[in-house]
Amino acid sequence: MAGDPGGPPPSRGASRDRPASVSIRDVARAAGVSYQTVSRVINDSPSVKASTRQLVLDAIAGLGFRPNRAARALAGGPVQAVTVLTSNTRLYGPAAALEGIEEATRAAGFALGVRVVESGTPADVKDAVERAVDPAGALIVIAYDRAGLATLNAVPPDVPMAGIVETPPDPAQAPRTWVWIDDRTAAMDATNYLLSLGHQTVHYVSIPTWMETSPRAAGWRAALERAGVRVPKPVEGGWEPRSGYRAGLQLARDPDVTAVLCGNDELAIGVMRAMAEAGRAVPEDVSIVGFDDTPQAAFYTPPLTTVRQDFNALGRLCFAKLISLLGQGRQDQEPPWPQAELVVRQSAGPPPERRRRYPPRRP
Amino acid sequence: MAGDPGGPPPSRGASRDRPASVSIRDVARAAGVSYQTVSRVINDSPSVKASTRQLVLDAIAGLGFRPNRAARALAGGPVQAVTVLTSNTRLYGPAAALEGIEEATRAAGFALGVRVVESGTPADVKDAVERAVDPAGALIVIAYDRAGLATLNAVPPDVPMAGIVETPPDPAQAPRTWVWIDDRTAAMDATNYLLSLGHQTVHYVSIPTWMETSPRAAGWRAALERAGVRVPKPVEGGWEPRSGYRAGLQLARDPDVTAVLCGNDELAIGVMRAMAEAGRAVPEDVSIVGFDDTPQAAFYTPPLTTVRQDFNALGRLCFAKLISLLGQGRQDQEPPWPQAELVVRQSAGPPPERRRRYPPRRP
DNA sequence: CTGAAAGCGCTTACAG
DNA sequence: CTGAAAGCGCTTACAG
Repeated sequence: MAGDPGGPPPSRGASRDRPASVSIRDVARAAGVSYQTVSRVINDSPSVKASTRQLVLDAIAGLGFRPNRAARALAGGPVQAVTVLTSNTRLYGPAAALEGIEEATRAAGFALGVRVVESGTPADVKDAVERAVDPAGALIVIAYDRAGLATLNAVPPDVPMAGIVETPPDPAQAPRTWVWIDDRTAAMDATNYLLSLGHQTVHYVSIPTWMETSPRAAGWRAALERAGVRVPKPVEGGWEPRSGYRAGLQLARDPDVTAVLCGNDELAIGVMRAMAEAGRAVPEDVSIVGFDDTPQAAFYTPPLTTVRQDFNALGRLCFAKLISLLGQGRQDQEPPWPQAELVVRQSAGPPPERRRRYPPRRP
Repeated sequence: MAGDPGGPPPSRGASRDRPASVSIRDVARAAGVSYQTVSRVINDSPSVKASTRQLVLDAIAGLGFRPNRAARALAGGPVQAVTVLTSNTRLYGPAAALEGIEEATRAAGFALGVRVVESGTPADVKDAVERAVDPAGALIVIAYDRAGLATLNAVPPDVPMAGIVETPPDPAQAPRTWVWIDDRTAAMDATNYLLSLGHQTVHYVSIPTWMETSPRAAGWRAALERAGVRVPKPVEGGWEPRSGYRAGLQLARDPDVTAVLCGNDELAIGVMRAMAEAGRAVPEDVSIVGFDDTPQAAFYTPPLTTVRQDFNALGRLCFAKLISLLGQGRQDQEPPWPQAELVVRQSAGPPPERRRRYPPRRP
């Protein structure tokens, strides 16, 4: 019995005619109840008799009913959609965070939207926020750069939102929900590690300069100061390998440079390439340490010593916090905060002058 | 005049009370027209007097009105949302395609949803499709693996959809809209390039084995056969560096291996690492060529010779095709198909026995 | 060119 | 525990 054998086929042309989907009224009819009862069942209302619920559930399964998201949203149902606002979806940090958010939203039955903020200009930010704000949805803003931060500040206070940030903004000015990875200690560890290898000091290639006050830069600086060692001027990097390459070319010209900490792994690979072209061997002549531990880092030649940051876990945490904010989850169900951690591999070793006394780590 | 000074503040608690947003009725009142006229203006109906339109536009700007997506969708407005179904968001291919789709949807004013298909099992595929299919939205499926392909086949025929595929399925069986990059010729070029360097044959590390019939594998095989050269058994790789590393370890054991074509750049970096550990220099002892040209590829040491594929452009093209399918765009406005192209860098050179006659490309 | 009507599929109070 | 009512913000015919 596949319906009326006459009549036109259920055409779905180029435009407005939508396939007639099954509604709660259809389910109600099939189950012999009112459609309000169907609504209660699909919303897990406790006030439905078990036998009635089963009747409805059977009808839902039999008819292949799926609630219409638009209708639920319009009628004022609970928030079940999140839009991620980010200036980039492909760099490791935002991409991994997005992946974690996707996993968490999927598990929670939330829809996931994505919108890229083209730039930090007021017009772009305003446009992105206006388009992403939906009375039926919540927001996650990934704010690792200027555009992201501007976006964060442009979200109206009444919109439920959680932010993924490099370092928490002044809580007094904006009582919002944030998550971040505190990599200050790990940056100190990385710097101390290089110092312990015998380097006179450690140079730093930064992610975009306005972030010089980031925990990782702060940790680097603190470690040098604590060691009573010269603090070189940070070299301006960026996010991509090309920026690292340029910075590396500059650093390679200075024979005093024997150890470089990079703001991320993309930068590190660019620096390594520049060193190779300058005839400076890694780690024999100069040691390189990265930040993030991308999936490729362990397979660089030499394998990259770096600071692991679990952005996927950070994304999942962020969504959990948003759920709590929405009143749909409990704080004690939130996953633990991810910790940054130094991963020692082979791109760092003793400086050249100490190699005479200590044999290199690998032949 | 900021509204009623008494009354409770516009609280937005944890649950259902939404901020009272401005509706077309508010706009209508402000403009002194009926709300249907407002609807016509926001839908670019030609049958509105210019002066009336301006009145409405002014009111919209003044009130900061934004149409409610859920309501538009529910009332049967045009499709203005796309959901991308993919088994992965972080590998280079899907991530770059997603980036291109995002750019295109943003330009077109479409909302973008993302849903990951956990696996190719019928249950996962069914769940993903059911959740993503929305009467008010269209679908893009990224089908570079089993899970993606299974998803493609599970989408009901009446749902508007376009697919990003490795190679087009039999058009007779499914008259759908597909886009792909034909990399067969580029794979032949890459193989011929290695052969021209003097290698006896070229080994191949595959992306997951069921894709052995992919254009890139076919191009590799065809080039070898055309050259009348031995066709070695492909080594099973995967998508990630680790798989390439394993394959590389195996290949490194065979002294006859002097040239390796890899199914993607992630694989290539793994192979290069394995060669380094085995004491086989690249490109002096063994030449490596990748596929994709990821942003890092140019900065590997040595810089990777690879086949460039513009997945971002492919994503934009896919959305353009979807728009045409929806009757909202014209075919002659679609961007050109991206072409795969061999990018020669430094990871490939003559085989060892020829180095005596030809000097290496770099000292 | 513009207005009044009906309805999209749901949810939340409100009654029983 | 379950049903009848009202309405979310829009759009599409249908009238003028």
